[in-house]
Amino acid sequence: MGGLAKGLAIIEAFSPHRTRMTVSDAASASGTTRASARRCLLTLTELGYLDFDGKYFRPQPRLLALSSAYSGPRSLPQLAQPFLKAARDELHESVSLAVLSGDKGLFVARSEAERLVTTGISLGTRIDLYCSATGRVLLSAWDDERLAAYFDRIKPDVRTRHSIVKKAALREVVKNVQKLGYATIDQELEMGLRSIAVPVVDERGNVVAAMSASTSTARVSTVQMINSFLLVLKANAAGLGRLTASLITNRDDRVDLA
Amino acid sequence: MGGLAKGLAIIEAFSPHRTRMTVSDAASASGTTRASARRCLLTLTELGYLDFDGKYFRPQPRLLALSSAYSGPRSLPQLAQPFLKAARDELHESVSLAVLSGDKGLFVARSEAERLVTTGISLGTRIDLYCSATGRVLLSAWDDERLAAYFDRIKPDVRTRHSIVKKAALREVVKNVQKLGYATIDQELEMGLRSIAVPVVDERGNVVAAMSASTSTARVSTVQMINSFLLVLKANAAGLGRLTASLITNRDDRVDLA
DNA sequence: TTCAGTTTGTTCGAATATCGAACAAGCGTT
DNA sequence: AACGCTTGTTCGATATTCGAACAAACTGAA
Repeated sequence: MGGLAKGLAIIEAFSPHRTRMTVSDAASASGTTRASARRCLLTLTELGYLDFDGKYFRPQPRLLALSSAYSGPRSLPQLAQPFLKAARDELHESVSLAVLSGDKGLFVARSEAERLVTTGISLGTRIDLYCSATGRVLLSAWDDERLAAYFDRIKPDVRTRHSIVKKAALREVVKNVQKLGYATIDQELEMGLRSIAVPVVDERGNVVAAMSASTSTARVSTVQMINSFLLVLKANAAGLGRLTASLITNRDDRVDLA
Repeated sequence: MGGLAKGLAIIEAFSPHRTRMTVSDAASASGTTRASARRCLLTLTELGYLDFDGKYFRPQPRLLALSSAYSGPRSLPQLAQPFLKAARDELHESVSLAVLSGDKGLFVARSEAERLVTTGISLGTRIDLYCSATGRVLLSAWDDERLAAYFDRIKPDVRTRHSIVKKAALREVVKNVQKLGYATIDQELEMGLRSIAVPVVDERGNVVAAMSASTSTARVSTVQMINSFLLVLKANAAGLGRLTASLITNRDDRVDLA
C-alpha cells in the first residue's frame, strides 16, 4: 500500500524543527511527487492530523493518538522510567533509552536533567545508528555479516566537524564498543554535546536497548564522563535488563483487555 | 486517499488495552473489510510500525516517531507542563490537559499524581466529549447550533451505571457547565473515578483546552473536589491561558528552523 | 475423534483511485 | 513589466484497491 507509506513518511518528515511544510516541502522531504504529497496532506488534514492555512500544513495534536497505540502498561518505556530517573538523579544529566528501529536508534523514554516532568518531547526521535552513542551500542550487538551489510547500505552524513564518516573508521569504533562494553560520542552529532551509552541486556543475553547519558562539553570531559557516568549507567541498565523478561512473556498472549 | 485513512484508523485502534490484533480484529475495529485491513497491516509491518508473529500484529516503538512530529518547542504541551505540575504538587492528584480533536477530547499533557516523571502514557488518548469532565468543558464553549448538530451525531455509550446517556440530560449538563464555568464527572467514565475540569481561555476569550484533576472516589467527595480543587485549577488554567498568545503568533510564521 | 458450522485468512477479476506529465499560478529578480 | 523559476493544480493512462468467492482453521457437539 503505497499511499499509506507515503502518508506516514510525510508525517515523520515533520519534527520539532520543521513544524510546517508546503506541498513541495513535503514532496522533497518524503521523496515523492508533489501530486502524491498533496493528496496525502489533504487527506491528513481532513482527518484532523494536520492543519492547513492555505499555504502551510502544520501538525495537530491528534498525531499523539497514533503513538498512544504503543506504550502499553508493561511496555519498555514504562519499565525503564524508574531506572532512568534513578540514573538522572545521581548524574544530574538527561538519561535516555533507545531501541533499534530499522537502521536507526529510536528514543522511547527519557528522564530530563533539569525539569522534573517530561512532556514526551523528543520521544520518538530517530537517529542514525552510526552517529549516536546509543546507536553504536546497538550496532555492537550485531554480528559481522549484519554489520557489513549495514555499512554497505549507509552513507554517513557530516553533522559536525568532529563527525566520523569514513566507514573503516566507524567499523573500528564499533569494534571498540564491542570490546569495551560502552560507547561515547564527542560532539559528532551536535557541537557541545557529549554522550555515553551502555547496552541493556536481557537475561538471554540479547541487547534490547541502549541507555545513555548526555552532557555538555562545558560541564564534563570525556574522561570524567567515563569515570563518573559509566558505573551508574551500567547499574541501572542491568536493573532494567532483569525486568525485560516480562516483556517477552508478554508476547505469548495471556492477559488481554483489562 | 482511502488507504492512508484506513491505515491510520487501524493504528488508532490499538491502545494500551488492545496491544495485539488479528486481521479480523483490525477490520472490525477500523470499520473496513478484512482484505483492506490485511493490506494495511502488512504495509505497516513492512515499514516497521507493527510486528507480526503469524497471527497477531503488535505495535512497535516506531509509532512514537509519528507523534514526535507534533510537540514543537513552543507547543501547548510544553507550555502547559509547568502549570500542570504546579497544580499537581498542590492537589497531589493527576492533572491533565485536553484539547478538542474532532468529536473527542484529546489528552495532550499530564502530570501524574505519584510518580515524578511521566512516560507519555495515556497521552494521545481520545475520549468522547460527552462523558468526560474535560470534554464537557470543551463542549460548553460551543454555540447552540454546533451543540445541536453534535448531539444529533452522537449516540452515547453506557460506560458505567452512573453514565448519563440521555441526550436531553447531557444538554442540560452542558448548559450547567456554561453557567458554572467548570464540569465534574462522577464515575460516569469508570467506576471510582471522579474528575473536575475548567476551561483554558486565551486572551481573545477562546477556549483552547481544558484542564482537569482526577481523583478516586475513596479519597475525595464531589463537594470536597469542588471546594479544594477548583481554585487551584482555575488559577493554573488562567496562567496557561495567558501564555497561549505565543501559540497564535506562532501561526504567522516568523521563526522557523533553528 | 469426527464432523458440521462458523469464523478467519487469502486470492483474483472488475472498478476505482493513483501516478506523472502537462498546465496554470505565484514569486522574486533583472 | 517581463522573464525565469518554483510551486500548486488538473487530467487521462495505468496500477492499485475493492468485494466477492474460495480455502483454511478453529469451535463445539455428538
